[in-house]
Amino acid sequence: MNIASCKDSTLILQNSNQAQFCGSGLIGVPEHSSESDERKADTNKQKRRRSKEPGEDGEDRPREHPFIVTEPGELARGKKNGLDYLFDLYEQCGKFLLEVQRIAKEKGEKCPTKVTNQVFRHAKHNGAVYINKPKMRHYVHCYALHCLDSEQSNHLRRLYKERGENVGAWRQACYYPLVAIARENNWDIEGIFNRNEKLKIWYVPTKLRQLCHMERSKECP
Amino acid sequence: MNIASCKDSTLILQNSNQAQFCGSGLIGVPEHSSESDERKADTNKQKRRRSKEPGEDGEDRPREHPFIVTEPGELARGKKNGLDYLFDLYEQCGKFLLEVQRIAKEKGEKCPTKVTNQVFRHAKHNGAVYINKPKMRHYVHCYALHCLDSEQSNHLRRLYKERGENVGAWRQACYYPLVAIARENNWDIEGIFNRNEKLKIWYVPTKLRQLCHMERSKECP
DNA sequence: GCCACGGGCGACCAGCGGACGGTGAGCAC
DNA sequence: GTGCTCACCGTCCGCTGGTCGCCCGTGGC
Repeated sequence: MNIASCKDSTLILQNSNQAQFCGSGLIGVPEHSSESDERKADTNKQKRRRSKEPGEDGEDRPREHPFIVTEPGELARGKKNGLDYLFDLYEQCGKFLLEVQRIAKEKGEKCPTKVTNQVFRHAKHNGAVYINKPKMRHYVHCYALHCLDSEQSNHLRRLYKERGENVGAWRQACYYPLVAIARENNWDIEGIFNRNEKLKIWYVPTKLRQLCHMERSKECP
Repeated sequence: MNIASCKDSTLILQNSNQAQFCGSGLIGVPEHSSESDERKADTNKQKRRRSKEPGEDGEDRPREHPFIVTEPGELARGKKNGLDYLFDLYEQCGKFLLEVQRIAKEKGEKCPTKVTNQVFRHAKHNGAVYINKPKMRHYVHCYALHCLDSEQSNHLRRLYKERGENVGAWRQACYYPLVAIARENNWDIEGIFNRNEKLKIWYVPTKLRQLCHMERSKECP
């Protein structure tokens, strides 16, 4: 197995959809596959239909298994993915970004500092078909809590698992510890992200910024 | 006079088009004029015609006087603008950016680190109608040389003025000292910009990046 | 087998960074 | 007055960052 995450985590890949891509992992991007080539390949502007019609050459990949709230180290049972796996996807994106940066520097092109559309495209073209923008953006603040205060993050996971809450509820709950962290740091959520080595490659989610702003307005009116 | 630049430069404003806006300078942005308001005001999608037809309510502002190559401290004669004035426009943009950043932080919105479209819009709405994106982007590398090596920049201006060269030729000539500076800094043009307090708010021009890349490729093939 | 729940991610959108070249100002004669 | 040079900046364009909600996988019964 040469999927990037295997190098520095003991995660067992949970989603059956992922296993079939183990042969084309992050390490060793083929030299001929440049970003510009990738972009050109997309010029086929045919819009994807929302529902397949009979006779369609769809070839739709089945969607990933949904996440459930798991404790740290816990493997999800059934057709579900756990939160350790979710956080590992963020680490994988970080490695894809490093790849994109290396290629950009080599070619004298603009070098992204954040996980951009280009990075998601690069990930997809290099076998990480299970990574996509809406998903990653959706849980950024959960990953942020995990990076900034793993103790509190772990506690929240245990609590929500115990209570039998669904992922949506856990996701919502992740906002509030972050707002508290922002308060302790003079409400500079941008700075909090930028000072953390793993977080600084992620855009601050709009909703988190807004929550911080609202909370700050309340306490000094 | 309360145009921002007057605070820290002895520049005499040269373009007659500018004088009429001295009453509405950078300092003291009216509180009600938010960026979102500005954007909304543009919803009038009517496309501007290329040439005025008879009976048109055009109200076209006359274009700014063209730049000519001037020595440091020299005032342009006739209907022309000098290079000190050009560089002052960059400083004005920097101040407009500070304004936009202050407003964004106050409202808990995304805070730009570079001179973006939003900054140009803000400048225009606050009386600096003589600032526009194509112009500023066109001469960024000239300003870069001025910031990074004023001695060399001044020398080049004197030389090109003496030779009676036009602005276009001077502009082209500004690239090469910058490439030399990049070479001395391990070809990290992005880093050179980012480390300079005044330059770091400007995007590295594509052509400059490409020139550096080409030159680097030549010397280590 | 069937249904209700809930969340994955395709697809859309306003606006961005970036570029070009047609007007037309400007000066020389 | 005339002509012709050249650069200002309106306007366009391929994408970006950001988001929404349809569709369907999923587990319980």
